[in-house]
Amino acid sequence: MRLRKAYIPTLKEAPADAEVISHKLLVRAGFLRKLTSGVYIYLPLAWRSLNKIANIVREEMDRAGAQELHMPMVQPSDLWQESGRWDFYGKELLRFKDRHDRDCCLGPTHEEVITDLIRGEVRSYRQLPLNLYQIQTKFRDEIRPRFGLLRGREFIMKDAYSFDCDDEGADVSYRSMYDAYWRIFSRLGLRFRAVEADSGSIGGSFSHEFMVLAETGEDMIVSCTSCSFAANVERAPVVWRGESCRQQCPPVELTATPGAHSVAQVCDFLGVQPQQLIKTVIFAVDGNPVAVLVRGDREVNPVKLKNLLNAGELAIAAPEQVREWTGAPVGFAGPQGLHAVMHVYADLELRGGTDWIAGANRGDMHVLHLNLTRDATVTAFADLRVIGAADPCPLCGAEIETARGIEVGHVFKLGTKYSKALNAVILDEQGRERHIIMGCYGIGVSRVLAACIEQNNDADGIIFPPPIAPYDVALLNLDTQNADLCAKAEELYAILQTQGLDVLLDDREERPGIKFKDADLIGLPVQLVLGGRGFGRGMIEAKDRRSGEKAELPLEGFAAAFATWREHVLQGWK
RNA sequence: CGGGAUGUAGCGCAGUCUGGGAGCGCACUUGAAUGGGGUUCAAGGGGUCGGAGGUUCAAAUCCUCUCAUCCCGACCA
Repeated sequence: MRLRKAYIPTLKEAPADAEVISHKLLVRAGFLRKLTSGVYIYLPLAWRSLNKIANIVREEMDRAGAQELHMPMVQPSDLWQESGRWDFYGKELLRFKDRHDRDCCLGPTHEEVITDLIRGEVRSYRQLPLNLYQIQTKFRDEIRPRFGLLRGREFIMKDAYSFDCDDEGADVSYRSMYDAYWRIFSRLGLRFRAVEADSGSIGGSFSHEFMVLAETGEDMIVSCTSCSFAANVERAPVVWRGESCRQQCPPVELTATPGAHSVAQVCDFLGVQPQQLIKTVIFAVDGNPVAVLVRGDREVNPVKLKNLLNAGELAIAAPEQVREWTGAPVGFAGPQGLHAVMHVYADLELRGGTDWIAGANRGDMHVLHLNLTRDATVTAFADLRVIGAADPCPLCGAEIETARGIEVGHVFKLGTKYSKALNAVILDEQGRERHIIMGCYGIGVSRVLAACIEQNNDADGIIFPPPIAPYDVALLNLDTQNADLCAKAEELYAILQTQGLDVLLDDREERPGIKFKDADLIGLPVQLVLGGRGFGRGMIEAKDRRSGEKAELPLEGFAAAFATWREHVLQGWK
């Protein structure tokens, strides 16, 4: 592509609404323009990169035995009613009516459609296993879209669905996708981790997330410094080391704590440490009150609570609800007497202590010397808190470390959730009817592009990993007034293309500085600089965008010299 | 949905408090010089000041409504 003809609108300044680096650079480098909140136009450069990503995904999915198809984006409500998700999915599902007043939605995911397809066609175990996938635009009406392509409302996703007749087969399918994902993200040149994850609203029994490591990631992940354990903090179990409880504890005593409704305020007021407190958090679980107790310096993990209670909707109770249920304003709830109005769940860790300080269920009052077993009734003890950096690895007990990640892939073992809801059955070898065992597997293709840039950039712009760069080589003709130089540029342009490379030739009548800046901003892995200086000596400059390393290559025998140099650059990425 | 803010040329912004010429930088067009890291000079083109209504002799500016966008929060008591 000749830059003179290309639509690559680069900008000196980033738009004011861009916050994260990938968003700023994608806009500045001429990849992306916003249409409306969370909805973007992919310009030619972005589209080339996205296609390269998609093709790598395709190759590995095909290699894993999956078959590509393409499903509709507009879906009827009936299927969603049938699966139960029409009511359950929430406002992220964009709903509308067609001219006949029929309820429709834009597909945020395709379990319903694919299951409907399969139940109508597949009758025998002989037709399984099957794995079908598509690469398609999805729409999720996110509560707050932000960070450009990292959390858009409209985005490109690869979604795959596997169908097996038994659990063993489903496990094989799952493993095969897990391995394919590993290959995909490795080939894309990303630094990533695969972690155990919660299965969320998609449902199902087991899942892994593939996380690109980046400071701007919205997810926290933990991993063991010694063994293979790695998980999203949402899911990471906390082991209770079972320290014995101190038996001595004076009688409960009321104490005034005016205005102290946070752990920090209570600690300041009483001159105590957060570890001596019990934090009582009131949740509304499907409309009913539930209390969760954790140590004052810990955080409740709502995902664990949701799973423990097998709950649908779960939220922190509103202030009015807290007042109604506990009789006290927010900040003064405590375990005493709560069991009369709600279930009380306590984190395992609270078993290991006594003589607690807790809310008194009265405004501006706390209690001292609380002994949970003596002074309150706990429905159950369970692992309910968020893992912390000081906690040991739940598998081997070694030290753990935390990191931020961007979720770019997710594999789920769904089990029979959708095949039961939509009655997708087959006949097994014995002629018995069985529900199909399903799995689903997603990759955020457009998010991969942004995540990759979050991970690979510097002050000058993007640094593209070679596999997903929109072009392989930037060829800069520094002086378009010089006919000899232009002829040489064209010659090199042709040579590179015969080597199978995608080349972006800067043939604009611009000053060299502009060409250098734009080349760095767009971030193609290799730059070739053809200018008067080197040309006079029969040389051309090559620059590795990642390392900044430069070399002079001879124009005589250029093809071979360049191939060697480029190989050297590619090695740097390994 | 709660809180905060912003909408003025393609992009970044000033002007709004205190009403009276619609401006600056970049980008764009033309010309000249320059020619290896966003060069310089000159001359230009481009805006219903987000929209509607109101107050006023007069509104980007004041008032009301509305639309849009962004930030923070919407789990930690």
